[in-house]
Amino acid sequence: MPTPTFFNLPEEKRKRILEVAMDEFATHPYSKASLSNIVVRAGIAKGSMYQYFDNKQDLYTYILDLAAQEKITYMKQEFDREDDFFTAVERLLAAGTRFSLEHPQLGRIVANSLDSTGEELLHDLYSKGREMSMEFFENMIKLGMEKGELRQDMDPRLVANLMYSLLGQGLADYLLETLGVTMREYLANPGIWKELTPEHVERVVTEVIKILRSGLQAQ
Amino acid sequence: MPTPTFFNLPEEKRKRILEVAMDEFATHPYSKASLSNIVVRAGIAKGSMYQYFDNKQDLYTYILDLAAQEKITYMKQEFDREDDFFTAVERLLAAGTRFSLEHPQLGRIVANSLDSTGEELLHDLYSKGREMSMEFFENMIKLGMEKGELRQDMDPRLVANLMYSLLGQGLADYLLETLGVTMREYLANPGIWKELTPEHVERVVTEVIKILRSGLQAQ
DNA sequence: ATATAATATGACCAGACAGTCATATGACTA
DNA sequence: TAGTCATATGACTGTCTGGTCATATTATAT
Repeated sequence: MPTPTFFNLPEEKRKRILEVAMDEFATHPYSKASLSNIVVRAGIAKGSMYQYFDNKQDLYTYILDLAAQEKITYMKQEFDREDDFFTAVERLLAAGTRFSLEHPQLGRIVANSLDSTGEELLHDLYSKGREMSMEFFENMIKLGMEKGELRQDMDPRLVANLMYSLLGQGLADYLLETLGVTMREYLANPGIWKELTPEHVERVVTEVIKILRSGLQAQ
Repeated sequence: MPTPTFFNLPEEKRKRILEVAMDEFATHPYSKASLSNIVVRAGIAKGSMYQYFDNKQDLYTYILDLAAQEKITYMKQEFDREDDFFTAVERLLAAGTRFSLEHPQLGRIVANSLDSTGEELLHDLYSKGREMSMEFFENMIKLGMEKGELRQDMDPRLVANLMYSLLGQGLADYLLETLGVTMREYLANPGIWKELTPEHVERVVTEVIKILRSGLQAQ
C-alpha cells in the first residue's frame, strides 16, 4: 500500500505518477518494467518514489489492484444473476471485450497478471486471481446445470477451464487483428477504437456464444 | 545458428549445454533467462558460449527451433489428413497434451513463445509461430465446412482464434491442476506423470471434443 | 522570526546482466 | 621439435537494475 504521503500529494502529481506507472506496467511484464524509467518519465526523483511506495512490488500490486477493481466494477454493471447461463456469459464476454478496447492500458495490466509463468515473486498473487475467476465460472456452470440449461454430463471444473481460456483477452486481440492492428500499436494509439463500435463487438460475441451453445458441428 | 565449433564439440558436452539452456528457457521467459547462469550450470566459461553462439538471442532461437521441431514431429505422427474434422482435432489435442506432459521442458519452451507480450525483440519471431498455427487451423476449418462437417455460418478466422485459445497449453495445465501440481513443480519433478496415463488424457480430450462438437447447451 | 515536522532530492551502492578480448591450452601437421 | 590452427578461459567493461540515505527544501505552527 502507498504511504499517507502519497495520498497527500497534489492530485495532479499523484495522477501523473499513476498514469506513467500504469503505462509502464501495461507495456512491460513486471520484471521488465523499470522504476528508473517511471520516475524519469514522471519527472520525480527516485527517492521520492520510495517515499510513496515501499518498493517496486508495492507499487505494482497497488496498480494491479486498481486495474482489477476497475474491470470488476465495469463487469458487475453488466452482470445480472437473474440471467440464464448463456445470456450471462454473453454479457460478460461483451463487457470484458469492450473493457479491453476502451481501457487497453488497464486491460493489459490485468491480462499480464493472468500469465504467472516466469514471475516467481508474484506467483501467489497471480494464482489468487485465477482461482477467483475459476470459482466464479464453476459456480455459474453448476447453477446452469441445476437449472437444466447446460448438459449435465460434463465436469464443471473442466468447463470452467475451457471458459477461462476462451473468455480472456482473446476476443479483443482477434478484433484488433481483423483491423491489422497489434495490441502494442493499439496501446500507443487507441484512437482506432472508432472503427470498433460496441455493435461490432456485440456481433462477434454473439457468434462466439452461438458456438459455445451449440458447438461447431453441422446440424 | 550455432557455429561449426559447437557441432564439433564432443557429444557429451554439447548435450549438457543444450540441456542446461533448455531448462533455463523452460523456467524463465527470454528476458529473465540468464546466460551467466547457464554457463555456470553447464560448467563452461562465459567466453566459450560466445564461441558457439553469436549471442543470447542466437542461442534462444536455436533452442526454440529445436523444441518446436520436436513438437511438430510428435504431432505429425498423430495427424492424418484423411480424418474428419473432429477426429483430427481430437488427435491433435491429445497429442499436444501428451507432449506437454511427456516433455514438459520442450512444452514450456514452446508455450512461452506463444505469449509475445513484453518481448519486443522477439515479437516478429513469435508472431510467425502464431500465424502458422492459425493458418493451419483455418484451413482445417474451411475444409471441414466444405465437407459439410461444420456449420457454415461461422467466420473461419474467428473459429481458428477460439481453437487457438482452447487447444494451447491449457489442457495439460488443467490435468496437473486436478492433481494439485503446478507446472513449475512438475517441471522440477516430472515423475508424477505416472498418474497421468495416456488413457486419462484421452478421457478428458474426448470430453472437450464433445463440447466442441455439440456445445454446452442441454438438448 | 523560529522551531518543527513533512517532503523532495540525486548521488551513490551493490548486484546482475550481456558481451569482449588478450591470453592460454590443446591438438594436429610438417 | 617447431609451427599452426582451433578451442577454451575468466577477468573485465559498460550498462542497467532496485534500493538507500544524508542532505536540502518547503510548509506549518508557535
